[in-house]
Amino acid sequence: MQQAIGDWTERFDGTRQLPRDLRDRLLRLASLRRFKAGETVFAPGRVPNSLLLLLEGTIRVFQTSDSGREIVLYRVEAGQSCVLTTACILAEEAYSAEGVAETDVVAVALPRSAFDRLAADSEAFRQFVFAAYSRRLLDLLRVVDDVAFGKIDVRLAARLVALADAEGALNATHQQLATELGTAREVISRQLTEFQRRGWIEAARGRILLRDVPALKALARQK
Amino acid sequence: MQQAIGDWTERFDGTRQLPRDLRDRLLRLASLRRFKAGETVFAPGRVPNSLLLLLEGTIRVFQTSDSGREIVLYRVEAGQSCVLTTACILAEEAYSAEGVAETDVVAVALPRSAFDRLAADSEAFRQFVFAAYSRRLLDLLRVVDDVAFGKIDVRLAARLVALADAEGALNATHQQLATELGTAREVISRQLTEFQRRGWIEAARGRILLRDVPALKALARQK
DNA sequence: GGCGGGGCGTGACAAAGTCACAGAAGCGCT
DNA sequence: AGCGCTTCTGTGACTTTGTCACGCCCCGCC
Repeated sequence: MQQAIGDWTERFDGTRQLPRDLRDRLLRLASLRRFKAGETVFAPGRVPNSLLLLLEGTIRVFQTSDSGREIVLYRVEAGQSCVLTTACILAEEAYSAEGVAETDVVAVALPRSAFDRLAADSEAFRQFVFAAYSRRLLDLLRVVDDVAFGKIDVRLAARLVALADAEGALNATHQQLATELGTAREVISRQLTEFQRRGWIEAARGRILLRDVPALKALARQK
Repeated sequence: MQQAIGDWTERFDGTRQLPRDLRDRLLRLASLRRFKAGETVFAPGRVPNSLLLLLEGTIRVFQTSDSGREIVLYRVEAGQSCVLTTACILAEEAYSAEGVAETDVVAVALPRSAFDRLAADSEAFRQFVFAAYSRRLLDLLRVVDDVAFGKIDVRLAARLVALADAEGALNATHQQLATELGTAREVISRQLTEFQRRGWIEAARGRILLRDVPALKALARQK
């Protein structure tokens, strides 16, 4: 982890196409930041005054309600930027979402001034930023749709498939899955019991094995 | 309605501060668009290739589920821009929300190329655009929060207060209110019956009178 | 006056969320 | 191994919300 990152401008659509001089400027202006898994990257009150560009790892962005329940809004993956924060930075408004590193994270922090300069100088960069915004907006629209109109068995099936690794396994407690979908643990427990009864999954403490991915996918496609 | 709009660049934070030459360029490049109340401004498949800046009226933006239920995401008011569309235009991605004119609407349409040029030339304009994004993101976060964690009596009370005019009256059917909150008509009917039993409102066909706004506001503040 | 359609009320039921509690599984410690 | 603690999971009873089916009422229109 200690090795140099090198020319990270190579890794983003929005920076790869920039002329050499802009890229060099970026390399000078941006600083490297690392977060350990579980660390909070941003939260209400803790405003990082810069745009984060993820090089490695993923950040889970979620919202917490007053009553303590949570819901995952989206994940920021390597090669993407964390625009939600940016939006609120640039608008100097309070936001209510929180981001934690889901794995160890390496990111580039681009200070606000540099961000603005780049936005002025490069159409490619503007494209990149707007595309990122667009993506998040669409993510949020999806969340609204799911929460407002989706059935939880369908949503849970989809999430299980999405979170599982190549072997069809995932480490997650019922509570964590409840947080993913913004529901209560008991609801997840009951659904998982039902899935297990049907032989679709095999549950262990904090771990779930998908036994019938096609069946889960079929359910997930519904509605 | 036929009179000239004049220098509309005066009306937006993002354009008011621009130098005279840029503003003149804007006035040349942008075109005036009008929509009648009820008309669809944008919808999946009908992508206006420009940024809309609202001069008069309001646009209701909502999402429709496959099953036909709807939910209002936010409203675009005069002086604001319709960035959700923009995001999707710029990213060239499909979006799933729809916008209809809630009143007669007068707007300025700024073509994509002009938008981009302006974004390059003016920091004030960039600020404006990002602030608009930020606002919508926050609106959507609010919707997610409400839908995922809010109780409908609270949400309905809040919406009644928000939609009522100065006299505490609003014209809306139960179905329309259901659409506001993304729920079913029967749910609204029952809640309204309860509100009426408590003497908080008075209901007529397609019309509701708020009799005890403080009580409604108190309920709305909860949670 | 009769007719038709949108708006509204209601009962019965299904799905989801809440509350309370109990048992099981891991984990550290001796 | 045994103990005690915490966390995770299962379950029953109940509330809230959403769904379905139906019937009535109001109002405009022929």
